Amino acid sequence: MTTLQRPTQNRLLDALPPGTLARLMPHLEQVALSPGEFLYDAGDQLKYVYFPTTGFVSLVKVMANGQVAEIAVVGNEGMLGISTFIGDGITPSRAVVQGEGFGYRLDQRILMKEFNRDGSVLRILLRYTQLVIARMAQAAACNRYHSIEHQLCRLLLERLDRSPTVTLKATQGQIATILGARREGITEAAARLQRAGLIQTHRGTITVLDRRGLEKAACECYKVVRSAYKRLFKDSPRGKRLRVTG
Amino acid sequence: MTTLQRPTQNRLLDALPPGTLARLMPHLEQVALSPGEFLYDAGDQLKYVYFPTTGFVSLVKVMANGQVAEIAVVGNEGMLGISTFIGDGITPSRAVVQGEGFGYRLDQRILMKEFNRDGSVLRILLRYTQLVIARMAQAAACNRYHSIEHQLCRLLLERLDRSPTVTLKATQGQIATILGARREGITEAAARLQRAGLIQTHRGTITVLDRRGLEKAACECYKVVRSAYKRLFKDSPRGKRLRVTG
DNA sequence: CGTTCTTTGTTCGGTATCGCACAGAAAGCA
DNA sequence: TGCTTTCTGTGCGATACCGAACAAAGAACG
Repeated sequence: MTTLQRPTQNRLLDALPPGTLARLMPHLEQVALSPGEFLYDAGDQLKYVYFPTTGFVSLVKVMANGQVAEIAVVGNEGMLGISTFIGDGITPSRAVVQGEGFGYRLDQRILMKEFNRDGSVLRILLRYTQLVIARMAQAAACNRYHSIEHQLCRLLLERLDRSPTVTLKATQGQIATILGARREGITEAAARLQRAGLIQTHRGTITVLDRRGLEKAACECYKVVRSAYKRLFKDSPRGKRLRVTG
Repeated sequence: MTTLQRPTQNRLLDALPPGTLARLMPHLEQVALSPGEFLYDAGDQLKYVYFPTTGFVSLVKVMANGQVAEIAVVGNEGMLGISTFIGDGITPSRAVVQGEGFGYRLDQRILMKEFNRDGSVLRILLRYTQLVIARMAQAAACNRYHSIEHQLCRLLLERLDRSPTVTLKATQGQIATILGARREGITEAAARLQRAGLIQTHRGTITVLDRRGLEKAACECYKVVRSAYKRLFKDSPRGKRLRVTG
């Protein structure tokens, strides 16, 4: 266990009231996040919740035949393990690390103590949950309407926002799996983006050259979700209590 | 305002502790749900939450160009207006009545008083929220992988579960809009299901003849979500407190 | 009753994506 | 170094779905 100085580098943790964060700190363990690692899988009873700092994690729905669909990406703006406080602690999805780095993990019992102690933690975590819901709703519509190329742009931007560098590590096959598409489809879409000068690809890495251009080439879903996240963190500077009632 | 006898015919209300329900009852107003009506639209500040009894309502995500994608269906097993307690009370989706009938509406301030009063209402409503999340995650994957015919079967079953009769009222065009597909695609899929003896269609009505057959023809998404709902109501008989911590 | 509108059925060409097969390039390893 | 594995690029036929156009049947309404 590592005792930490503020700030934690996780924006959700940093948004908690100072007293709460001080009580949680001794219990935050820094853990390495390695690409491909499952923080938890569908059906697991959660023991820990995770707050990424430099790494990021993909939340995916797993179908009966093993196919997956990404329903959210979580970086240092969020947490993993919502089911802990919103339900029975059994997660309906899989959390698979996408971006290498670090995060904090916290025993769910410690979190629940704070959750039940007063309303501030509850309000902040629920408010965050609303964002995850918004992201998932957007994913549903995006999967319905948008082309693979549009979705690839969105996916790259979402990862770029959560990555410390402009070079993302992922093979085209991995991206294809996440998007529920063919590997060849990703190859072709990536080639088009590269020809347009937006990205530079090379065996397992994608470097974003033109962020603005990518944003223009992406579907609306990226901006819609992004602005919702911005709103949350604008409305909730550190320690401010979030309004829940209307 | 109508004062009501128990049971309310809404399973979520009925799952509340007796004392809570008794306090809410004087504030529950019965309202008619007319197909096509918006209970609220994306961006609205919610004044009321709704508990359908005989009608049912579709929750849809609205894209910038007006296209919609269904992200959940809510009947007498659920409620509308989750944003009230989970976020800022501003809804990110549209609630449009699909099945004619009735429901209760409740001033959100009354609900929030109970929500903040003790943990039971909070726990039940959050547990329900977990289901909605599960439904949306499934919708995202379903939109990605499953054919229109599979999805049509799922859609019909979801509505059948929330309908008092086996005859559903919806034109093929309306269903196409909800599924984000072409009207012709629905016509063809419905014709195949009719030829297979599963349904009987006729100008704005679809009668389900063979529920078992429809279930076999539907994608897994129907059963996955359905069993999650069953679990919720099995685990939470009236008045029993839901466990939140692990 | 006839007119109009809605809903459904059908056709046809176009396109995005799929599934498969295979070749070449880059990296890993002995 | 040579062998093997992984990753990427490309081609090709099949398919599901789209978009538009149009006909016909059923309901609504004067």
